[in-house]
Amino acid sequence: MKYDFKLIESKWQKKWEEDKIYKTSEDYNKPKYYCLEMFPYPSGNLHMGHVRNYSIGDVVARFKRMNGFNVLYPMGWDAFGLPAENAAIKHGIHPSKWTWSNIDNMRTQLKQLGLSYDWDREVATCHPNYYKWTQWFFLLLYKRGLAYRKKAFVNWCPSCSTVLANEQVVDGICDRCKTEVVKKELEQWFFKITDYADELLNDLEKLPGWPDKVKTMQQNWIGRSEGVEFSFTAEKTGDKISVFTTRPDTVYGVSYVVLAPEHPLVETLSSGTEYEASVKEFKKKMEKYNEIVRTSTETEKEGVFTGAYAINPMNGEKVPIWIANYVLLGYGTGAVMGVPAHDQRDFEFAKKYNLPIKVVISPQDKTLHPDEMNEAFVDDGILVNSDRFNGMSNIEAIKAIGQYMEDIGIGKFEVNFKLRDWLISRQRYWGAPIPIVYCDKCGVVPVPEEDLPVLLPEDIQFNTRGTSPLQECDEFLNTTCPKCHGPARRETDTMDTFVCSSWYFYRYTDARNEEEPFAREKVNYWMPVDQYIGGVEHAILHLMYSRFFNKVIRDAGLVAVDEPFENLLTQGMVLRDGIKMSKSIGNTVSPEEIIEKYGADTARLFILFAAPPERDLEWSDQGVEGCFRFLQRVFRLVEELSNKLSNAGNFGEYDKDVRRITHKTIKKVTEDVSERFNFNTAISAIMEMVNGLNAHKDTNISKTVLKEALDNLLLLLAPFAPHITEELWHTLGHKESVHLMPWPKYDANAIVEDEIEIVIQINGKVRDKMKISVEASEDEMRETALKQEKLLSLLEGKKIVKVITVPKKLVNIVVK
RNA sequence: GCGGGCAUGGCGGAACUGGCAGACGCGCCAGACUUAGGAUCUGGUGGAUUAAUCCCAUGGAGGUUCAAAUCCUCUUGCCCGCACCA
Repeated sequence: MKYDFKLIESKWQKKWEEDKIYKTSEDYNKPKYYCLEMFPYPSGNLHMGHVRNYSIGDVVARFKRMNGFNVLYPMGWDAFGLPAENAAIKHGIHPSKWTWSNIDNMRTQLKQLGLSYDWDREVATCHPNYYKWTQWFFLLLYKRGLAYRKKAFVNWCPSCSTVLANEQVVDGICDRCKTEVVKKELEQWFFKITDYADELLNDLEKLPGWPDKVKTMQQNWIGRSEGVEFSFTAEKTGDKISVFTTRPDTVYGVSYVVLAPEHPLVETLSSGTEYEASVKEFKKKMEKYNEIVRTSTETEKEGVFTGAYAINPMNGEKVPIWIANYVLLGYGTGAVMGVPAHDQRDFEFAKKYNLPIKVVISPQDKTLHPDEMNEAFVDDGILVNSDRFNGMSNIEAIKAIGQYMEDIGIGKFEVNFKLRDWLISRQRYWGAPIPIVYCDKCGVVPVPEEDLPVLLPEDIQFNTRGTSPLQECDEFLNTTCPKCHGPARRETDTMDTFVCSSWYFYRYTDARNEEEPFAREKVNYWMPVDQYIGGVEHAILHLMYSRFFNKVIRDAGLVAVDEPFENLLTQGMVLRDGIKMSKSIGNTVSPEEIIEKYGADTARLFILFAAPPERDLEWSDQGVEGCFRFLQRVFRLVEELSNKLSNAGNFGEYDKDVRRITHKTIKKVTEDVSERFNFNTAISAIMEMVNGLNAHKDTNISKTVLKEALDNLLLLLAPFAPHITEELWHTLGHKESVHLMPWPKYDANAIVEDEIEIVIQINGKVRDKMKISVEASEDEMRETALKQEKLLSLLEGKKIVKVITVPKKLVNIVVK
């Protein structure tokens, strides 16, 4: 019989679905295992990146299942987002219709891959039964003081006349129309993620199962730095200019103060001075540059004098106040003290504008002269020109000066974070509406829980101006105030889709609950996610938002765990010709065509075999062929040998060899899958087994040994190629599904060899080999080695200095 | 600039704690079966050499060691992340 993958795959997919063999329920007597993949955006079609992600997860899920775990392995849809709206504007299809038909299409494709999801737990973030709870979580954060409204500068695309999400701005350019994005000040909703900055940072230590790379990225993003905040006083106006510094030890070396061009004091300070006009001009110039350009290290430092002066509270010195491009309003206080002698940025700035350079930290071995310096001195040293702190090491002085400032009440130790609060408002239609009502009498009023969900109206008009259709939808907009029942307006902004994806993994644990987002005993049974698998592109955004969410709802008593994802695997990209597969480049291979031509088992096998999961994978059409050939070989081998089974006797000459092959493979595959997730080497071990069995095809093997070999071959291959193994499993006469079988255990005795080959080296170079009993002592090894004829001639005339023996490995004879 | 990763045949990749470098697959070469082969099977395949040979081989240069792809120092190239963070 031919390997008819189409017939086999559709047959078993149907059967598995009918029998619901992947349905999961809480079983408190079994150890649980939660295997999760980052759910996809329903763009309409699966790509190879998806196939890779889900093939990896499916192997893990199946392997754990066979190893006796109660496995939760669900799938869903990150279904809100701008592409649906773009489709509506472009093609006149309603976002809802577009999204749901994409979901249907992709679900079919996923099912064709033979993935072992429990589809009864499927979620879609755009479903009212889901986003009802997204809104409920918004209210939870609101009640806990973690959701608030403030004015903020956001990304605005003038061409689309709409606000864009950060993730839609790539290098300062609108991803949609390639127009440069500008900043626009709008009143927005934020989540106070900064409240958890310290815990988000510290708890990274609780994640040994995460790649260091991802943890480092989060660490950098959170950007914690310790320092001192204190104020300069503006000489004329008396305004306090607050600055943050990590180097209070250099405070006596301040020769100017710099404000961000947008700093609120800039106007007051410069007004009435002869510099007023140039300050205005500079501010205008800065507005033109987006933040990416302005904050690039390559951009030259630029600034102007404001005309005002400030007093250094430590020494009463009067220093000029400047504004400059390199100071950002969003970080720290938006103002910095300039210490050119000991900060490279300040040094460059001071050189350019001829500002004084004052040395206050001296290296141990020499004296610094400002005129001779080519760069700032940023190493450790001893304080000079620093009043009472002279002679102190700068390390000590950081603490001492900070403490002194606190003592005399002019400053205090502060911790600054790069992390900013999470802006969640989106001026878009296709998202979860923010459940807030604005009442002229009562102000900002949250929608009561019992009124959730705030439904997205279906009957809406899209326009090409890019504004949200919710703003023009009267029946949505106009409502009554939940408090005073007077007329009120609804918030028309929807939530960032990252809000929806920050809690979906809890919902899987109790996906159809209508009373609450999830039942506590269920979420606490399944959480945390034991293995999370996805692309590294979410290293910060999704993975940090979800960690934040987890901590908030833990504090609210809804979940027990501190961290949602115990282990994280970031899979590599799928490349072709060395570059990422992408539609715009046109180097894609569609999963559909591969499944059509070779079947899902081949597609999965290739993608798992071609590279270890974390590494990038180079696509190879010939490699796919190779995997297809391998499966055909397996098919033929099992068919042939299963015919032979009935005639096989009770004793076979080659039983021992075949058993060794079988059990060695069980050991290798088990270790590679469970300990290292090295599916490529696990598959190669199975290939070796097939090669081994092929070589023994016509030899004399007993019935039991042959049966054992074939059964185990299929059990080991089952997580990788679920359809063909199921088919052949039944060919061998089994009645139950191979996927419900326990994972095989190896027999250590079967692996042991009586004699092994030992390498004999002279001065570390291989000169001969010998067969010797595994149990041979080191003495025996040495003696046997020295008796080898070939060795004797090579050793002639040489003096043996010493002999090194490594049991079961080698003998190394060191000669002179 | 800072941080991280990678570098092994013609290609994808093995070699887990230092112990036979190149498992497995692709490709290539030869043969078998075939009307045919881009099917299948068998054998071969890092380089040099006719060959035995043990000569050269894990980006490069040193070092440690009986022994290094693996450990240390320096260096080159590529990839990723962060980037005037005060």
